[in-house]
Amino acid sequence: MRTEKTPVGSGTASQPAEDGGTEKRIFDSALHVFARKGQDGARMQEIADHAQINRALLHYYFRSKSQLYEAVFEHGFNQFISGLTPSLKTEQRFEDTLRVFVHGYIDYIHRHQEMARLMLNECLCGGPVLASYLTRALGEPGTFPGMVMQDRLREAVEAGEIRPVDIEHTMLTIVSACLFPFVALPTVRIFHPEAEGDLERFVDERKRHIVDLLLEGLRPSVGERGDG
Amino acid sequence: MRTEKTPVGSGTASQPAEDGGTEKRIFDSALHVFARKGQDGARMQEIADHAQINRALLHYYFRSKSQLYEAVFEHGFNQFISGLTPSLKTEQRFEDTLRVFVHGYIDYIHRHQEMARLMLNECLCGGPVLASYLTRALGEPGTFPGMVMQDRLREAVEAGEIRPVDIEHTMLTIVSACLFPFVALPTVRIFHPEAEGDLERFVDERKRHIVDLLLEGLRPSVGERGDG
DNA sequence: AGTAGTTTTGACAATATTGTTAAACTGAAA
DNA sequence: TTTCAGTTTAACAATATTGTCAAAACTACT
Repeated sequence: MRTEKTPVGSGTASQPAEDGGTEKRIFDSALHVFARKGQDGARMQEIADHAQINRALLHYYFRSKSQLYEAVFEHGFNQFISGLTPSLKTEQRFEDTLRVFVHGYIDYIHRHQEMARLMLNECLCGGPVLASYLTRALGEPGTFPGMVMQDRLREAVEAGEIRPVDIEHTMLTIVSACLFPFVALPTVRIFHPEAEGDLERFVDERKRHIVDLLLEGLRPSVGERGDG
Repeated sequence: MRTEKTPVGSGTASQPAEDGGTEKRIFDSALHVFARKGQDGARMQEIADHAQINRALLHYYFRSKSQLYEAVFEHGFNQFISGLTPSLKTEQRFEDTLRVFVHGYIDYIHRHQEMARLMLNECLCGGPVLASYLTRALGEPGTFPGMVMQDRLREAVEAGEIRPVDIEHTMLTIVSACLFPFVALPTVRIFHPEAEGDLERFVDERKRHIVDLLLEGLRPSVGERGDG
């Protein structure tokens, strides 16, 4: 019988785990399709084809389309939170905090491009799922990477480490500069052909460029410096 | 009979034009829904409901879903090209060119948020439509705003007006900083509550912040200045 | 081999979605 | 009023999509 024994999308298949695990293959394929088409545009058949399995298995492991979507989204979201935040708190100088944030953020996005696109897709369609997760994460202080960075930015302004810029807008610019090029990669490639072959180098250049531009742009002008 | 007399999505309805024109209402509603759900996720019924008309009228005016999508996309794309490019060529100083570009770009996006989201959606799903239009526009020199700005950026580096930064990455950062906050508005509002009530002010702040940060970040350091 | 458990499959029902059609409607000109 | 072209509507057909089921296939263990 196909009752709710092991598989509920919870993440633990019992015996199988053959070539990569049926559940994982479903999960990855779902991410692939959801990231491109969104929750409504995605077709269960397309996900099944991409995973090279029978469509009924999607329902066997994840009940319904919406539960599959939620499972994929939740996993990626938590992974994002847990993967980036810790490293931010260890740095002392603002310059290092910024570098760690930009590098970590870009690394994550680079390694999880589809998850980033999925989140942006959520965003485009009003983002009820994203909004609820985001609100919850923001409720627990210190868990959300962006908030840690933003607080550090504020301290740096108060300490005179950087110019007295608008904190929120600066934070928004940092996130935009890191995130956008990757979610828009298909288009970016048209303008930026060298990203095609050697994405690794593009990533490194991107990190260096952003940190460099921001440090220059935020450097206190002579006369409004606070300390040393 | 419903042969291809007037309506083919070409943009000219004959007599009606009652409260806003049936065709225009379809067009606007299609943009609204396509921008959120994408071409595949959008439902004709949802578009018809939003326009408060019978679903069959969508087919009467635009034949099929794909032709409706293409019509919406093409209109917005051309509007974008023609609306921004001319003003870029009149400015002399780099600082002014940058300001005109950022202001014009943000103004356009602000006034056509849904079109911006539609384009990004195209981007997320591989962007075959966007890619073809973009390639065509890039083929005709001087028509595409981003290219004019990028050329001006290069000249400024060569003239020593700004630091010798990576042109493509800088251009990408400018576009990211202008575009991303608006396509991601639903999420941005969570972080940036003041954008809710007074979007106009947020827009102005955003313009000022970007131009300011870039001009500071690109200013030649003492000793590497070229002229005056 | 036999058994009990899970996994996988093909077929099915129910519903959703697109696109078409003929007929009803409208408003102005003959 | 009648006529005519364009517009709108409801109903229809064809297909697509989701979700379910029972049976088959597989696995580990006896």
